[in-house]
Amino acid sequence: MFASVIIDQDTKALDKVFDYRVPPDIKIQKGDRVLVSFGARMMQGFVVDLKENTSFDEKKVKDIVAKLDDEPIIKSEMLSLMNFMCNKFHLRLTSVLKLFVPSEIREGKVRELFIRWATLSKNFSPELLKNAKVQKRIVEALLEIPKIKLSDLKKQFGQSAVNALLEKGIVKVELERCLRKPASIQKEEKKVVLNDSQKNAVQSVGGNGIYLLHGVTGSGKTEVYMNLISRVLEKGKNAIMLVPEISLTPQVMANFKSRFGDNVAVLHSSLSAGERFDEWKRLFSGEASVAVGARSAIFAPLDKVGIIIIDEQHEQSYISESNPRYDTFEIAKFRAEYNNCPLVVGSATPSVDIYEQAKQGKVKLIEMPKRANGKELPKIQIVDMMNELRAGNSGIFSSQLISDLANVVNEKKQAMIFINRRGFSSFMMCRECGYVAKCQSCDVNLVYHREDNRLKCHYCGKQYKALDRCPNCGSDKIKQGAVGTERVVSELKEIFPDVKILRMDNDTTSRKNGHEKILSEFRESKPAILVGTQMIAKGHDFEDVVLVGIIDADQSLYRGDYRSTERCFQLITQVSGRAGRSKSEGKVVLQTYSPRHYVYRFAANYDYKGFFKKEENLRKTAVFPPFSKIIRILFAHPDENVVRDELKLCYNKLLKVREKYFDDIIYMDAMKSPIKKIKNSYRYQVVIRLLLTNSDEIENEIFKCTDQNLKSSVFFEVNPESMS
DNA sequence: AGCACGCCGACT
DNA sequence: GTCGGCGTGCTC
Repeated sequence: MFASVIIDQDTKALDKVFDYRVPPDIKIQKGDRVLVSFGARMMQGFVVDLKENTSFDEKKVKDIVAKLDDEPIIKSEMLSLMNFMCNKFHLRLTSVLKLFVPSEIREGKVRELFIRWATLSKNFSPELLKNAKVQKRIVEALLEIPKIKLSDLKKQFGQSAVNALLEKGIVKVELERCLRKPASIQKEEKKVVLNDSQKNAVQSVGGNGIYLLHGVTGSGKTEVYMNLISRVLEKGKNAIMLVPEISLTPQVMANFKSRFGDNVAVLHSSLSAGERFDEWKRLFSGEASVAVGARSAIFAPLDKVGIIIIDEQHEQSYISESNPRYDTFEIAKFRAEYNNCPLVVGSATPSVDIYEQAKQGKVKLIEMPKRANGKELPKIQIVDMMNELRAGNSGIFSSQLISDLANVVNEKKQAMIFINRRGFSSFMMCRECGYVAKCQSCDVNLVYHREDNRLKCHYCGKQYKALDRCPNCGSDKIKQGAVGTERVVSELKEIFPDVKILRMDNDTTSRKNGHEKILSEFRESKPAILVGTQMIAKGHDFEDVVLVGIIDADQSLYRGDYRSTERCFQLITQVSGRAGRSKSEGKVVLQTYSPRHYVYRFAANYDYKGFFKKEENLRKTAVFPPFSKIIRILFAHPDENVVRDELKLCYNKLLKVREKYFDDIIYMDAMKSPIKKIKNSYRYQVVIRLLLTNSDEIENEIFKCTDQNLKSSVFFEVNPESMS
């Protein structure tokens, strides 16, 4: 018997299986973690296949040295999923492996934690302790409390006396397995009676298939999820629930903990190694049956999966942008099909892509159009910043926003100011007429690159010189770059010197529990204004927030990306959802330099369908996804000449593919990546846009052009979230 | 990733 | 003449 083993070392050169002989005295199953002799060293590997014959020279095949666990670490579903992922996302087996087996287990550094309890053994004779005063006191203590932690005993009475008792056999040690439980906020379980649309949603999910739960913010989707999961648990099956970033959504976690108790295991990036190890083990062994977590929780080692739920489906964080690049949704689809169970994705603002699939009937659509508490969604007022300029106000805040803020302060309520500052690149725009530079052949906005002071199109690579004068109206008031949270805070402090103003962004939350500190301070202060980036847009319920200000909404709109309008719509809807969560009516002030852009019209009316229709049309006309496929191949290497040469090599091969599929490939070009150097590696890329006909076949041919011995690291992406 | 093999420069 | 530089290639 031979075993195909992958070596646990993530390198291009080791991305293949190595055959080993299975010695007769070791029982090996697929998925086992094994020790093998590899070259001159001992290595850890994983058995991915068992077979009678090997194609390798049998004289050179070595034996497996040892099996490292009692049972296979990688379950058979996961083995198939590994293969699926390698093909689908063009990844190495060795990189994918890391996702399935947490490093805590692969590296064996973390062990199960045991509490050592000291107890009295039954047949001890107290007269042995005549002269040992300390030992006597220990025995007395144990007579009173029969189980004391060994470490406490040693701390209290000293190590030598305790050890003496252990040696004499008077005191014994009992081991109890102890789990490191991730902390979460406590919450009482409140009984919630589902309203009609929630009931309808729960009932609509049945059998297998993909369901899109489109429900406005506050429509009570979490309750629906919990009911679906309960139903699955009753049948003795398990559930996976994904949320975008768990540290930003402590409420969801608290809800699940109070509803399902220890049945829930959490998996996310800010767990300690010990916590992650224990939570993973609990899922692996079946002690916990609900996995809740960020995208990596899709790899939860659960069998008998009865439902998979992805909350906030549109969130970018479901797409991994580094190391093994993958799309969580595709993996969820695979697992749902494998387990023959439903996959439910929910959002108030579904991605254009998934809504299109729903429209085509590939995904079943469930609508929840009303808020659960019956409250209206907050009114969104669009403020034309161009008018403000003409009226002589060139500041950050419109007069409308200032006066609304003043009202909030007077009424001792709270407000949130949302500012959309991200990325290195930004667009260029005329402050007089609102003109934004666009690419002539792609119909996307150009991105400003500071290093060479040029405007570039991220889709075709065409370059333009940076604007110093508006080509439309001749003004020299060209605006570029973003307003930072810091500046917003300092200006607010000048206007409202006595009001508590808090800032929340990457800089202020980097410390552990950084979010929680700021949020609880905000919760306690009234009146108060919270200024923040994307972070404040998520999940927190603040009853007294009656006003939300969106500064410079355009920032997300002109990012040189076909998805930027979609993101802008999502952002506005999500941020607006923060206002008026309870008693008071909420209001949103949305500041923009492009008030007539369709995205604001639809967003202000919460008209998702209208927005979708418009966007769908535009993408169809411009042939962008979901009506085409964009492939980006990124090459990176510390030596710029190496990347350039290797890119050239691949590009020449790609030219032949384009010739072959001339009608299907709309566009193809090679260029420097917008961020041309990261961590001392130079980055070049090829961007290809193709029609959907034969696209899988073409994708594979394209991949083959890059699948050769190259020094550069190559990343292959389909419809990338960002081009940087 | 490691480690060996291998082919060119400066040293006892 | 040899010691050692790290480029290339292999590990079942």
